[in-house]
Amino acid sequence: MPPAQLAAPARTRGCCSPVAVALEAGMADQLAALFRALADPTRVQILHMLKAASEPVCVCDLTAVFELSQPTISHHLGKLRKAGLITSFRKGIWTFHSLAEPLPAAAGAALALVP
Amino acid sequence: MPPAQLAAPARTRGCCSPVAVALEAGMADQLAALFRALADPTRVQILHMLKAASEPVCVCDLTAVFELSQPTISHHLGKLRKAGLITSFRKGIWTFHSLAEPLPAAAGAALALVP
DNA sequence: TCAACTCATCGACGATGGTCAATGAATTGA
DNA sequence: TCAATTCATTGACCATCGTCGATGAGTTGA
Repeated sequence: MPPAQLAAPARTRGCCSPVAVALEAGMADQLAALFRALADPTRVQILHMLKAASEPVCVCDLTAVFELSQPTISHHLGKLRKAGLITSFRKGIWTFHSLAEPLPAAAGAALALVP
Repeated sequence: MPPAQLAAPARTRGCCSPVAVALEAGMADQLAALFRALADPTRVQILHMLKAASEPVCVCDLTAVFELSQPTISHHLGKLRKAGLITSFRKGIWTFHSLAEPLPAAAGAALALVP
């Protein structure tokens, strides 16, 4: 029998009482994917810079800031684009990136956490 | 010279103009670590359940819900604990988990995204 | 003391992710 | 047409992650 004191839930027959209602699997996957897109310091930095920039930023601006190879920057931008956080357009030689607009609701809230 | 039309930034000498001010590295790492803790569907589900629960939840309750082995659940709980999102205490045989309180500011905001 | 139970840790395995050098596609100016 | 530039893609490498079975630590009731 469970010693039902402290903050421990009162249980009639020890463990386990049916407690949990799971999220729909799709919802959990979707949220996890959003968080995974943000789960890298370089991508956090990129988003911070895009938030601060008044104009779209080109890849060369980013490669100038980070001590990372150009393919790596491109890789991170691809992940952010795939997650729906940024949009890109080409202008001659250059590719410019900016925050997606409008942002999906959850994405917008998550992005609010990036200074 | 850069064709400065459309939404493309006006550049005087092509690319690249100094644009970006990077976050302090520590800040970006910290945020990325928080997001990484949330970047798994199982952990999102666990947090959802802890938010919904009025009482601390024991591990056996979680192993009953997920089709995952007990060590795997324990592994995920360890990650959430290490990220400062949950706290755990032992009561006899059982270990109970609940959301950390108070939550670090960023963690609280991130958790608000989980239904 | 001992058997039963809950949970954490360990070791291993396959999958995923971050990184780079090399290459290719697209655009531009000459 | 051609050389130069920007950026994406490819292939490879190593680290990290999610998962499991096996084991160990701690608690309880007999």
